[in-house]
Amino acid sequence: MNIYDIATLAGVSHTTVSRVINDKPGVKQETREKILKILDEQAYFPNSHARGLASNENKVIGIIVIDVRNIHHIHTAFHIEEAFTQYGYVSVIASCGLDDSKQEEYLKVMASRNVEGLVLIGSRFQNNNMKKSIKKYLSDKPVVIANGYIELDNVCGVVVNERKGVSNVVDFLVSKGHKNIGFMNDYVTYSAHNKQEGFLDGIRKNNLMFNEKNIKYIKTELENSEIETEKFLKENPNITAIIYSEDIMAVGAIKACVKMGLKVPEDINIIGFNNSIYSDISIPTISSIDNRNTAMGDRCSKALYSMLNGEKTEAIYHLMPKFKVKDSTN
Amino acid sequence: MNIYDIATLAGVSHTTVSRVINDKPGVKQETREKILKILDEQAYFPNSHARGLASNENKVIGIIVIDVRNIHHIHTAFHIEEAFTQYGYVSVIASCGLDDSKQEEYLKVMASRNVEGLVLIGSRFQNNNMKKSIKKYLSDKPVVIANGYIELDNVCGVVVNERKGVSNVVDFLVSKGHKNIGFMNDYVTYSAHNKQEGFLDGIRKNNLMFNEKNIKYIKTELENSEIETEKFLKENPNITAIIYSEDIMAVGAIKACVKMGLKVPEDINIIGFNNSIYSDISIPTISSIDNRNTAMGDRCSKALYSMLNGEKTEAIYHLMPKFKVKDSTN
DNA sequence: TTGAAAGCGATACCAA
DNA sequence: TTGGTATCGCTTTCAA
Repeated sequence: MNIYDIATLAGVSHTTVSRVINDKPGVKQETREKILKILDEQAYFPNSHARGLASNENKVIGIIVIDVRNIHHIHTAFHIEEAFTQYGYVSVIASCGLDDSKQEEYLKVMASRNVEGLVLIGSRFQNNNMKKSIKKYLSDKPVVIANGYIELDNVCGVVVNERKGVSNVVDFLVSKGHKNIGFMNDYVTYSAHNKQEGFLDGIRKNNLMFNEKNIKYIKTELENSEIETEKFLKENPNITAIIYSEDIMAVGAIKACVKMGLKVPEDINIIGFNNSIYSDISIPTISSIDNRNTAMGDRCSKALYSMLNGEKTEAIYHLMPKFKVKDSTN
Repeated sequence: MNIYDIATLAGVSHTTVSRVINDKPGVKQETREKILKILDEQAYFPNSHARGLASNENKVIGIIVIDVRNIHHIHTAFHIEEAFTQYGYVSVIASCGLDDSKQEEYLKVMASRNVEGLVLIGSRFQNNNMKKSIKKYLSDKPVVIANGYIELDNVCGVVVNERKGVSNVVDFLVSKGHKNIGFMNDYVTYSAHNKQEGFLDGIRKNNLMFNEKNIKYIKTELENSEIETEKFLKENPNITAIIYSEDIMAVGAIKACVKMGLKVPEDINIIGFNNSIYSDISIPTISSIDNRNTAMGDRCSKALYSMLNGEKTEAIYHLMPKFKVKDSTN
């Protein structure tokens, strides 16, 4: 069932049918109604390929998520998807995993699918290869990076100031009398780097003694974090507070503490990052740095939509994280 | 940059270029290499609309998720997306939310995007409206329902036997000496219905006394579950075990128990459903019915892929849930 | 208010 | 081994 079939049924030309489908003026009310009726009866909808080919727009955006397992990323993705559904777009979502070499490949896939715009979710996308790939495959399409930025005319970044978020927490802990603070970070992403810089800022600003051993890199995993935290606490018995770069790691820490007979927050303070449901599930609930998930989704959606409509946007939008005090700090 | 531009640059016809792009025989090695080189230099990729229009296939599948907040659904969705990426497909993912009236609308969107196949994730899709909509908009495309089934030639269902899963848990509890067992269910989806039937099966099979008050409907929410569980336990002080239809509700139960000074599992057993990370985060970890998330994703992917290739599949695939005993049961 | 015809960028058949 | 041409289903001018 195509536009010609409809035209035949209605006894008009396909041009007229096209006008009706696209709500364009220049059709007699009577004719319009007749065609609308047939359209409905036949459950007709236009072929999106023909449409895309003829009009060169297809109302599709791409969303690439770097890590499926990160509920925080997934939620941002779905938030954006929801917003764009409102705008009449559909979203092609792909998860490229942690393998760096796949980034270019996925960008190519998106480009070849003629997406009108793209959102990349995760700080890992902030790298030089990505810059090259965007230049090569998507130089004329708007791209928004959630939690990262690349200096290109068609790219806009929305970043959470994670560095400040962590350094503020160090301030908070110091104000509560903590002097020996640990930091457990996940492996090197741009985001992890920022968090660590924030930790060091806090140490310096508050004139705390810095000990290399107070920083430890671990995998972003519940079980692993439990094991590593136990080791860490045994090696550093004087530590009274630990900041984690992800909530799930902080949950592992709570488990380690329970196992070791340490009370949280009486014996040790635990701080997470993301203010996710994980931090609420934990007993005690975990004080956590809220990275403004919803605001991030909003900002990304709005930025991309503006760009799609040819409006100017900032090169970078900044969001300030908020420290949510719960039961794992005193 | 289109196929004609490439042809001009290579000094051949666009037909030859098309042959090279599609890896078809009948091109001299030398010519092929020359064209490949130009293709690469120009970072050319074919216009997907033109391709879709001409060949009538576009390697796009649709995935509709009913509830974004359910990590279990999201993971199944991403699992399928991953599998289909391997097959060279992209996935258009949409979350239609809990609003029933939107189901038809989303189906229409997918149809109008000419998806080659569709996966619906969630038992809520198993209803008559959906059946009508599929008939109307997607009668010729393969549809797979995760955790549901609709009797139509082009629809295949993959269901987890949740009923058996719950009734098995009742058996387990009875074998441990429990006689007064509660069941807290979320609101009426087909899935919730099945779980409840399973609970009743278990009660009957084990000749337990049935009391209407032992079943309670609550919202699938952490905080709400905590509140409702506390009420429930006060109203039914003789209960020694409660089964929840979702892990997150069971987590709320643990919180309620802690608050009330009840020890888990000494004073009361708590059982969740989904065997999600929530049940592992909790202290104690929650014994939970594993609904075979990964297997579900696999089965759905394979079923859809088979149907796309014109192969026959079962009308329904069954998966058996597995009870994972952890620390919240004795 | 309507319609004819060109064009979008591929694929695929048939001829050379 | 190549190329010409029709075709997919729509949008968009231009003319009537």
